[in-house]
Amino acid sequence: MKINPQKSTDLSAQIAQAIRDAIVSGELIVDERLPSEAELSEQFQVSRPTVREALKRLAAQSLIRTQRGAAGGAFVNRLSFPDAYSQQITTSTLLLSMNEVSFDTACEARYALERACAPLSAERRSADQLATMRAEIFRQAQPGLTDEAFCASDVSFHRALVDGAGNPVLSYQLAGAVEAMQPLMNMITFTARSREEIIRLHTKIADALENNDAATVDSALVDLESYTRRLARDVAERRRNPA
Amino acid sequence: MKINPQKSTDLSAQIAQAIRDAIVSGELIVDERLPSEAELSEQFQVSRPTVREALKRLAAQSLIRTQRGAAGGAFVNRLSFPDAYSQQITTSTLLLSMNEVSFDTACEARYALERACAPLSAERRSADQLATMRAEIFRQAQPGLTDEAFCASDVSFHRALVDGAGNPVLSYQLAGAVEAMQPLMNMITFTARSREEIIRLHTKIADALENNDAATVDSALVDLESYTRRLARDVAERRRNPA
DNA sequence: AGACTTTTAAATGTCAGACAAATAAAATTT
DNA sequence: AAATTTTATTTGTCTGACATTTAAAAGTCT
Repeated sequence: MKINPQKSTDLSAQIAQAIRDAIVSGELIVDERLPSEAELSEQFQVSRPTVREALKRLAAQSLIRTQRGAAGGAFVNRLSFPDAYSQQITTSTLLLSMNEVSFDTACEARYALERACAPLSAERRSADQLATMRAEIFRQAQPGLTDEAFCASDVSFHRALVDGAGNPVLSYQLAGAVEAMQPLMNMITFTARSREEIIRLHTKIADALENNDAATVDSALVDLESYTRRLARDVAERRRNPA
Repeated sequence: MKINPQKSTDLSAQIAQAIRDAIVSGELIVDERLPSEAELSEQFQVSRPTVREALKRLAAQSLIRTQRGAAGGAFVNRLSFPDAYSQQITTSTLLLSMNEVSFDTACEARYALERACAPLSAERRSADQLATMRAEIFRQAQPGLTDEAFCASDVSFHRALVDGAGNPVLSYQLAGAVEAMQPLMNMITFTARSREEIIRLHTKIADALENNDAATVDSALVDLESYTRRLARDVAERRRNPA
């Protein structure tokens, strides 16, 4: 881990990479304490501010946590699922917002992944998750709801569906796909009629999950995807040609 | 973006969050230049090292890039797909290695997601991607191959399958699921017979993709999943009870 | 006037040394 | 023995300086 030749890149980036490698390779294990900043600056032959910049880089990725005081220092952090979730969501959201990904492409990816969860969810969903989905459907039917709140509820509904699969790795992977769609969805104005149709499909999904009927869940998701894409197309059309 | 009250957390973390929010919300747009470090330290009323720590945090997430020199500074970075890929892979790998996720759980997630790509890939895969898969199958059949190299080739094969869907968002999401499995797979020792079976299924997948036969791809993936899980179970069994 | 070279200024990268604040362990007192 | 005080360690922050890179401005020559 100590090596650090005279490369052209930032020293802090090199040091961060060296420590990162040590963590990923298992040379440094969870909850192990790193040497103090003073010791690291000695080891790497750089100043303390440079070491600190390296440590902040690692902290930004939740790879370490720091603690002040006598027995303090930097410790290898156990990457928790919630941490991984939020990183995943931030990354996915930025990726979509900065790269001119078409609505269709994002939508296709999202529903393809979600359909992958459907059979597992139909088999394993808990009563609690089902109740969450029913509650979100109820909320979606409220008249005064803003489009943003409708979309947020939509996300919660689908999160519950995904979590129903009872596979945390799957939930983590899908967090990005589902949540990152929200900003794109927010750009769609939902008429009363379009909400009705979405709620109808959501209800169909919830009912099918209750009956452990994977095939019906799948077909409802297919319908929901094509309906969502149609809505987005109409909105785009109306913007180009506001007749 | 300027606000920054007297909270208890690190100043550099607060400043990083403020700038991050400005980027995510669109207040700062791609390629826009941030104020210089001196100006930022003025704005936030902190010292330059503190500002620098904040900027390094953002750089670690690929949210900004910095450039030295007269017209240099920190610029909002367009998060590229390759950047997002590698972050995704690092995060997923650490998540699996640090959280005692069972092989079955990870495997289930991976194949569920991969099966989601299969129909799209059967429809759209390019000749090039098919050729990549054939080449990897050929490599897997070489006698002298180490287990690590076999697994690496396995990853490349499945990456090509996923990329065949022609949906970059899907490829990005799957990158983590497929690559993060490799360290787990590396722990399995492949006998000649087990390699043969995997190669047989890979060939079946490639053939089916060539014929745009989604159903056969799906069934081969199901077989591959159950076979992989069986292998892992056997290895675990043999470790517990090395008869 | 135009092309080339030199200078300059602005910005990040790095360093050194200092003090503040938090915190656990050791030393002291009750 | 328990409570309190002291001490040492470590991160958090600041100040000020110098090095390095780089683009633009200024200057020079043909």
